[in-house]
Amino acid sequence: MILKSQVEWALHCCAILAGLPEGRYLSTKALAELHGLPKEYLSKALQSLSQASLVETTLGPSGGYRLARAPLDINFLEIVEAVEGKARSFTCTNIRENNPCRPAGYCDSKPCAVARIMWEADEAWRDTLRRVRLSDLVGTLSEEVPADIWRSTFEWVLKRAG
Amino acid sequence: MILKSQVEWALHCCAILAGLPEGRYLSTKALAELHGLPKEYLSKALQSLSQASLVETTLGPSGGYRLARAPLDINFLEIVEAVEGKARSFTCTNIRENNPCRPAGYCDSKPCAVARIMWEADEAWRDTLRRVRLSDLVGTLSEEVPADIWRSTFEWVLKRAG
DNA sequence: TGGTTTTCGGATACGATATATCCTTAATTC
DNA sequence: GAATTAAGGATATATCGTATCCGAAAACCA
Repeated sequence: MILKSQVEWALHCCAILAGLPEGRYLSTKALAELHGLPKEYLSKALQSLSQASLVETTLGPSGGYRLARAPLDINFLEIVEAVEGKARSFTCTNIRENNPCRPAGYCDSKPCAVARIMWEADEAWRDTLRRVRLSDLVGTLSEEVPADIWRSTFEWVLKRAG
Repeated sequence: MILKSQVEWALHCCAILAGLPEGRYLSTKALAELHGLPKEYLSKALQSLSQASLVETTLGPSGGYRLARAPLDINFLEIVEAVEGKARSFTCTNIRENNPCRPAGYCDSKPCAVARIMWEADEAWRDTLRRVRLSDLVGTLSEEVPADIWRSTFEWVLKRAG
């Protein structure tokens, strides 16, 4: 059970976009260069964010991506689900149905007890991610990343932001 | 991020083994038949449980599997990790290192803030599974499964248990 | 107007991993 | 000695993640 690498990419890209001044856009090219990622493939992750309405885009030179909402109003789960999908990690294939002792056509009222427990764990995972805002990440990064690197990074970004 | 179907199989198999009388074993063949699963492949899942010391085995006719510990002393996480592995669902590939603004050879003291949050969610998932005992599952099943099916299933099982 | 840059979506290829089967070996039972 | 079982290796197939390429449409600029 491994998350796509695009999840990591999307989270880091959103953290960068969160530091972008109002009204400006950052291109896939810049984001790929900044993180050392394949531009074409990173593009797919950004498209997922766009389809989830987490980011807005504009075309042409000086085009690119910006957040659609304030970092305070975006949580981790939204970003993760945008690229990873909303499907639960555990899928119940109802193998109880194959029990030769069950009358044919017997239908359970409740979902399988095993599935309910696995889904509960899944929900705990989602809850944790839902509770973390993008602004929390930015806050942590701005504290932990050395000030000079933090500053020069955003100078680098602004030089490329349309 | 999808769990292997073997996780579902292992959990259901453990629930059956939990109902086995002291000192008796149930074969892969019986477990596969009971759940409508491919015997050869289910065998791999059971081998994983065996390697994790969750079940004990014996060879020959009347051989098979039985729980190595009481259902009260086995939790969901142990079973899930036995077949799925203990690796975290999020792996940090340190794409921050590729930031062209970072001095070469710069080494972070802490793991990436993004990774820490994702790992926290992972831990919440594991915590939930750790808190559920196999005996809890058996308790729920014995309440929810219609009494006649429950009984005939274990008659079926005992007829095949060595 | 025309050329450049951008996002977007489709098509395609490659690799890793989950799924599944087969076979051999060794241990156990009868 | 014959039958049955778990264990583990080898192999095949399918699915999915990873990655690249291309064309279309939109936006910017000279």
